Amino acid sequence: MTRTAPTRQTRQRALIFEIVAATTSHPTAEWIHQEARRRMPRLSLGTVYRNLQILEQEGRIRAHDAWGRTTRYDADLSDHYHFLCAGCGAIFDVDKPEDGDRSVQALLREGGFFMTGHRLEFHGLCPDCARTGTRTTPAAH
Amino acid sequence: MTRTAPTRQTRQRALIFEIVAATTSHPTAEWIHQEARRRMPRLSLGTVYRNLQILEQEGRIRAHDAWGRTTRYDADLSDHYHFLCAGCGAIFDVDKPEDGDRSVQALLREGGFFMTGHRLEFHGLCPDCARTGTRTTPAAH
DNA sequence: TTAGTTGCAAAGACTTTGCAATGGA
DNA sequence: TCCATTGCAAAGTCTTTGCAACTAA
Repeated sequence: MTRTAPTRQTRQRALIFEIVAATTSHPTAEWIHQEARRRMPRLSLGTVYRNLQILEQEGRIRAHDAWGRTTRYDADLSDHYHFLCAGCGAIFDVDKPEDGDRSVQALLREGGFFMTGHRLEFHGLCPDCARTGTRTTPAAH
Repeated sequence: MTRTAPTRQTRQRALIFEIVAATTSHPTAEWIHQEARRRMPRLSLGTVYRNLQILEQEGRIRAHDAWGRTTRYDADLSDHYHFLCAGCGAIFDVDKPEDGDRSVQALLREGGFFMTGHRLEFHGLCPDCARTGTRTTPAAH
C-alpha cells in the first residue's frame, strides 16, 4: 500500500491509469498494453506490469489475482461484488444491496444472470501470525 | 465434470488422490509431487498435473485457482469457507455456521484470526450466455 | 544533476503437451 | 490386445527483472 521511493508522474503511468479507469471490464495487463500502444506504440508490456503494480501499491487501482487465468485490474475502488461468467469470461460488477431484504441472488436473477455458485474468501492473519506480527510473502506449504 | 474416455485405475492416480485426501493444507501440485515421490520416485510433475485435472473433472477433488500464486487442491468437497493468512500463506477451512445468529466473523475472531477483508465472487452465466447457451473457455477481454 | 522510469530482452514460475514406452482392463 | 497413461523434456503462458538509456523534478 505504501511505497518507499517517491513516485514520478510519467506519461506512461498516466496513460495506463487512464485506460484502467475508463473501462469497467476488469482488463488484463495484456489488454491494457494493446490499448495503450494505440497511443504510445513503444510502450512495453514490462512497463505496463510495473506501473500496474505501483498503481496498486498507491491504492489507485485494485488487482484481482487469477480470475480464470490472468490477473485482472480494476480502478473502481468502491465496495462491490463480482459476477464471473462461465460462458464468455466477462466480469460484471454487482452492487451491494443497501437493504438486506432484497438478496443479491434475487438481484442477479432479475438481471438475467444464471448463477451456479459463488466463492467467499476471508483474508487476514491466522492465530500464529497475528500473535507474532508476521507478514511475509504468502508461501505454499 | 464428465470425461469422455473411461478412466483407468493407476497406481499414480491412486497415490495422488490419497495424498490430497490425507491433508487439509490445500497443497500445491509441487508439494503433492514431492510428497508422492517419497513413495514413487519416478513420478513426474506432468503426471501429477494431469491426474489432478482428471480427479477434478471426476469431481473427486476441487481446484482453487491462484490463491496467492499457484493453484491449490482440496479433497474436502463439503460446502465450507476459507481463510487465507496474509502472513504465512496458509489456508484454513472455516465451517459454515449452522445458525445465522453466530456470524462467521465472530467465529473467526474467537478462533484468534485477524480478518482484514474477504472476497465474494459469483459464478454462472451472464444474460447473453444464458440466452445462447454458450459455455466456452473463459477469455480475457 | 540524480534518482525514478522506460524499452527490450532474457529469465522465472507455473502448467501444459508431444511422443515413444508402458501397463491396466 | 488396445488404448489410456506415464516419464521426460520441450514448449507455453503470464509476470518479473537486469541493464543501459532516458527523463521528471
